[in-house]
Amino acid sequence: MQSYPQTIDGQDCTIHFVVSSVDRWRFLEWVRQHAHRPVAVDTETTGLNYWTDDFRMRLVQFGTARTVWVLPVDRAEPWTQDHRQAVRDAFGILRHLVIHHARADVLFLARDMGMDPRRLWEVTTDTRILAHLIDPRGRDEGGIGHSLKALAASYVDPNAPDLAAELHAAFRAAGYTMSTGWARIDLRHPTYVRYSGGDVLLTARLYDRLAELVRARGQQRLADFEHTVARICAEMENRGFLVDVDYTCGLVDRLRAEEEAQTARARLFGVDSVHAPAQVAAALERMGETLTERTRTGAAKVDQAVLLALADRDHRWQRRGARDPNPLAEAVLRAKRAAKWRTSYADAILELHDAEDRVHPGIASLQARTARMAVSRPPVQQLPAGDHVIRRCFLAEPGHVIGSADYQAVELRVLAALSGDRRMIEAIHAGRDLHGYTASLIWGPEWTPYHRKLAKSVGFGKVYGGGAATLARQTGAPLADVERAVRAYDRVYPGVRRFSRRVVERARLGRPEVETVTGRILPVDRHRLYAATNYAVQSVARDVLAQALIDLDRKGLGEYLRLPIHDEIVFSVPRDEAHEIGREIADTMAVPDFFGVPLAAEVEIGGRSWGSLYEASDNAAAPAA
DNA sequence: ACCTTCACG
DNA sequence: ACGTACGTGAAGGTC
Repeated sequence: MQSYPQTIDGQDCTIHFVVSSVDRWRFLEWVRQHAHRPVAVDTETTGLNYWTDDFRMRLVQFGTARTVWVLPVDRAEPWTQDHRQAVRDAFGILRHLVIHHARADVLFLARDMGMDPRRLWEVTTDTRILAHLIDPRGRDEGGIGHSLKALAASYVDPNAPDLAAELHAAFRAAGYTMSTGWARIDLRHPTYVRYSGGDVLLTARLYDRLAELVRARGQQRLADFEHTVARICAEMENRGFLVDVDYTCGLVDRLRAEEEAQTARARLFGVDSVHAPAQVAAALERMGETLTERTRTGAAKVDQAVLLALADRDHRWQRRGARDPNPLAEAVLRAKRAAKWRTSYADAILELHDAEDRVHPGIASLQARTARMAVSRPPVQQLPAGDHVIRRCFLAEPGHVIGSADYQAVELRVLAALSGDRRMIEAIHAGRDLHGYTASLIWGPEWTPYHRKLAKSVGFGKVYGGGAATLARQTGAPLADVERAVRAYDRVYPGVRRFSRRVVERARLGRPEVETVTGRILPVDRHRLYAATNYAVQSVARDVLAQALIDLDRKGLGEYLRLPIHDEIVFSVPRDEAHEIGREIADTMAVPDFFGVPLAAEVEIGGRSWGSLYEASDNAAAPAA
């Protein structure tokens, strides 16, 4: 057996690499001794795309704060067969696993080793979840971030050796690149083995620190909740979303043609790249346009809002008739939209689908500071909603249709519940159109759709913490109107104002954080204390959706779920029972009495493709091609 | 690495 | 004293 010494936090540790049958026997003996203790686990693989045929698990590591066992399990190497069985045996014996970012390793183990993911989740503590509960901030927001390296440097040992750098050097020395190294480096390479073992030592130690902190903060139940949510989201991800590959190929061609045609038009005005803001700005100024808006760094701003105004279009791309449209602005807008839609969505779908025509968008169930979920590769939470062409790429299962269930104005209702504002709560109970009602309170019975829109914006402004000036800029309404509406809003909903002030004042006078009714403690930046109200509301709305996922799973509806989208759940259900199951999903999501406020959910049933829910209506944007 | 832009709730 | 829009993922360009 090959063993490597390692020093962590001044303590001597050992990393064993399992080679012989005697090694395996010693490893399994160790596993039996640790059956009821927390054992950290990590895996190394050829890559991240676990759904591809060439995906392989390469190493599996088990360990504690002092000792690690590394087992080679690459199925491309016949000599690892017995080691693979030993790994399965070990998982059968161990009753408490500790994994950093378990979503990935559980998916890998299920795919490559045929492990039962449900059983793994039942016995796993995810240190990334614990870390997020202690500090949800990413690295770029003044927090530690949630990578194992950063967390270990902060909680375990700031001077732990940087084995990643050493490993990358080993890749290069062996003639591999950063991307090929993971798949090709020799399983026995000392640096690879030490790197893989080191992560387990760090995970085990990180667990000891974080578990104590979570206990001390009384967040054990919240941690259990998040593990269940993570398991359900991982199952959704593994199930994947069926895509229409033929349609998507055709769409790529159409978008590319549009992009090329519009890029050629822009070139006539001296713009080589429509993606270079400085070029676009210079060309527009040569045409006699005056650019007044500036970016943060003082450059002329030529974003979509600026270009739409120059092209005489509103935010839905409809002609306004206020001026002669600038043809360059028009071309740049169209070229950029086609490029965006192709590269971020259509190309990504073709790049990422598996042999069964399914994509497996990575669902980060606990991501934002507010705990909101994030979805990537492809970013299916952010597909264009004003047009059906991109969502048309996604299909229900054969014989199924796509449905969607979403909460009605959930953040506003959560705000009403948390603030206890009596008038707002009564309006919700009475089933009133909340924004229209607000408009009537401010402007009287003569209120117009313009007033309703303003009231709606002010409602969002309240949740976000924005002021009248920002609201005026965002809505395009005169500042005087907005100021009046904001003042009136505070008058008609005094409870909302009181709640907001209380949350912000607490963060200002005490620790700079907000505690949610779901038991989360969210840090607030000292220079952005106003954001505290939004955190309290957005985070709780996220927890409402997460609880809905758990309830749906418990009712056996999990197999239908495709995606969570903040206040919405997208599903695929058998055509014949679509309305019944859709109704059941929406009913399950609904919360009849959330701190005195009903949270209602609406369901929509479409056709075979997701795009069917977005076809021609009053919100249709101009076609892309 | 940073900036700008753009897609969503 | 006042006001600050909230939260993401991804791509292309520039330095």
